[in-house]
Amino acid sequence: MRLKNGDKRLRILDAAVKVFAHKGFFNSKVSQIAGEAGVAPGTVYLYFKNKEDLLISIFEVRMQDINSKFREAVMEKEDGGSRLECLVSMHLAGFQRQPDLAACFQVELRQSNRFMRENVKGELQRYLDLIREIVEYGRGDGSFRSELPVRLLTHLIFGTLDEVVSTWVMSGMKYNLISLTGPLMDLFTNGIGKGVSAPGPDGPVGGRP
Amino acid sequence: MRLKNGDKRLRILDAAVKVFAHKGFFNSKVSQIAGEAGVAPGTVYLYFKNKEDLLISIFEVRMQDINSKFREAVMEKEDGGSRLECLVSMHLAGFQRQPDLAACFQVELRQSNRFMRENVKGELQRYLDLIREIVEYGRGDGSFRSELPVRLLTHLIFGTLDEVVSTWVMSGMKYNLISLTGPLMDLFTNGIGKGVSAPGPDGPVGGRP
Amino acid sequence: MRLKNGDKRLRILDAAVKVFAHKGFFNSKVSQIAGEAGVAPGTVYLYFKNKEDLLISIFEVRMQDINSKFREAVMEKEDGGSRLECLVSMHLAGFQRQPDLAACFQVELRQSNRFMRENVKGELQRYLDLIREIVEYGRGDGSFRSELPVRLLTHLIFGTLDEVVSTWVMSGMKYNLISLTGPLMDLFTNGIGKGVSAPGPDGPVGGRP
Amino acid sequence: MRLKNGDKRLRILDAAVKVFAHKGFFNSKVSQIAGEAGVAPGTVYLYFKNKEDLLISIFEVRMQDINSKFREAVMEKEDGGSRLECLVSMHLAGFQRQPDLAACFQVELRQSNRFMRENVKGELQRYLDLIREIVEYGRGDGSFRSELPVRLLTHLIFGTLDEVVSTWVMSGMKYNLISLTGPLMDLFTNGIGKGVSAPGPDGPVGGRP
DNA sequence: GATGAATGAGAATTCATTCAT
DNA sequence: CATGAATGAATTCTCATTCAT
Repeated sequence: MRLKNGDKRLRILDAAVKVFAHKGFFNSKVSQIAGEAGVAPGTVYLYFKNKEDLLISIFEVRMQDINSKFREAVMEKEDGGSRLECLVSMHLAGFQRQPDLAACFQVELRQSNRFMRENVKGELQRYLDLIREIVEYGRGDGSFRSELPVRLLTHLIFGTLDEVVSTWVMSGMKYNLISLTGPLMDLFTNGIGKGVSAPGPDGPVGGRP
Repeated sequence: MRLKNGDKRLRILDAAVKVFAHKGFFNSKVSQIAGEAGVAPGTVYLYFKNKEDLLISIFEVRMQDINSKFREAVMEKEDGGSRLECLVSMHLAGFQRQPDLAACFQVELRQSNRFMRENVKGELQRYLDLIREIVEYGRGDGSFRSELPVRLLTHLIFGTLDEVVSTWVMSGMKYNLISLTGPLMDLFTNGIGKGVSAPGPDGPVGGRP
Repeated sequence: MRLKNGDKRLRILDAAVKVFAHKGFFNSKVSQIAGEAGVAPGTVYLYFKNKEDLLISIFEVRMQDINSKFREAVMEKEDGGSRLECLVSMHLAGFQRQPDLAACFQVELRQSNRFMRENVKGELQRYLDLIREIVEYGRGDGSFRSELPVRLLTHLIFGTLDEVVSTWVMSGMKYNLISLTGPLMDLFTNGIGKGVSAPGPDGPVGGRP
Repeated sequence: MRLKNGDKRLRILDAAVKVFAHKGFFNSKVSQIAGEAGVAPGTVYLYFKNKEDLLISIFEVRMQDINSKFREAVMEKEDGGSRLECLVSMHLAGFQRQPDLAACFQVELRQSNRFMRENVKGELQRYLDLIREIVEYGRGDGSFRSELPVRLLTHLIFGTLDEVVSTWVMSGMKYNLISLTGPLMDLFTNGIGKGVSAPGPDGPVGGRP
């Protein structure tokens, strides 16, 4: 019984991901989502406060999952560099595997005033925290420069990933996102300046068609 | 006299920037914008096809201006590094000086399906082109590493700037955006790896409150 | 219970007949019709696509009824003359009994582009078919001249009835429409030429005030 | 100078006939008519009170012309039968020659509340008077039966012509309207009953394709 | 007279949400 | 818990008309 409810809640959530991704948040009708989930419109309101809550719940539920999985995987790595690479590749792979979710996260979610303004600190902050921890860890173990401005660096990493995924979504998801891991790591690690450090193993490759 | 039309169009555009920034796109009423501009509601439709066109026009008109000004300023610099720093500092300073415009660009504009989906390639692409040209120029003059993946790097730079400004906007614009120029340039230039290159002159400073 | 829907749909339809007749199609507000029917404005759109659909539905629903009833009554008559007279008298009596419906049919309906242009062939055509069948039947049983151009005659009969009812509506429905049956039948039967046939039983009487 | 004005007024009127016929009254924009006439929107209001006045003026101006021409032609005929035939053939030929005008008269004009309700007695009444005079003249000279109900007969004739033309307009004006003159005269003259009178010279022919 | 930019009143329609069953 | 028919608030956009030039 308890599962049945969870089941229905999840079915609605999955339906919403699909409909939001294909129609856009403001063009999606609640009745359409209900139909896709195989329930009556009114039933949606037994599980979610309103349409926006549905959108934000998608973020929270999926992000929670991402946070646990990513943290677990990241922590298994020994040094800062590997940890960062682990995060970058999981970030890119995760979205490549779930295009509807990517569309929701990168496009639709931004159309929610509540999300954009209140920023629903919770799970997103936990993700940023994970990045920050990786950076600090890497500083500690000597992988990264010690004088790095952590908060700013976090933005650089997250901002770049976010921008890269957004661009991929908006370009029609036509190219291989995962293959950008290596080049990105190179940039993160070595910067664009003419330092002496060697490029990453993948070499500097652009993944676009 | 000849300017009257342009004047009215601009007045409506300025009013829209203000209202959109304070109320959000979907909560802004066209009649409100008209009132703020000192014209009748119907007049808005003499100059703009609809409410969304108004939002997108804000982007196009202002972005056009930005593109010319930035390009001109950037081109005066000698080397790639200075050019990039010029762009970064103008980007941050520009938004810090016009908070309403920043809110429109970073938050409201993303709520337009047309903008997010069709991406209104024009002026935004020209901005990305400018970044790309800077990178290529820097590669040519020896400022930057020669094997850089240009397209990806463009995303890194733009994505980071965009994320940094978005975060500033959504945090309430409380801290000094311009002061992030130095640290960002350091990151861009040297990466996070333990290369031999020296940090930027500003030193690694976080600008948050 | 099962009738509730039909009931509500019919209540809206009846309300529309009344409001359209009194205010005219373009001056009637949907909310007014909803109020008259005792439902919310939005409810009208559960049953009808839009305001015009409401108008055309009036025609279709009522005309369907008319077509069945008239056909049944007509078919009970033996000869062509009686059948024609039956149709004429029912046509006139029907409108005299339902002045609001008459106003809708003769005046408001013509204000619908969709009705005037697409002519909603369905039920009107069935009415014209009935007239044509009567004429053909009368030709067969020797009531009418055998060389009659059927299609044209159909227009003469329908056109005359339509014009007579329209004139009655637009004059304020002040005189007795039914009493025109006899004179009309006389004209239809004998024409205006100086044939030898005797006038109808009612004699040649005009019913106007 | 006086002609110039008349010229401009007429140009607007002609433009309105064309636009109304092609777009329908309610879908025609005053600015469109102005454009078609080569004047500014405001100019229309120097010559006509409003959009509806434009439509009704079309009727009045053109009808005035029709009334004079028809009366003159009809009066040249000797007997009632010839007079009626003259009117019928001119009515059909007139509309066949000016399809845009036919569309205005038969379809658009009916969409004017003022026309349908107030019925703009003037010129239409003069047309009905002409028909009545023909009937009365025919009664006097022995062409028609003497006991005819004149008013009703007028409706029969006008109603039939009107319906015949309306049907032609709404069917796409594909067949020859003028060729219906003979058959119609036969019906008017001899009715549909099996009287002894001979059919008209044209014989009973339907003009449809 | 002519213009055409500006006006602003006005209503159809949508769809998230509710609640009686 | 589930339903889905009914609600009704709320806002864009149109376009006939005006009037300063």
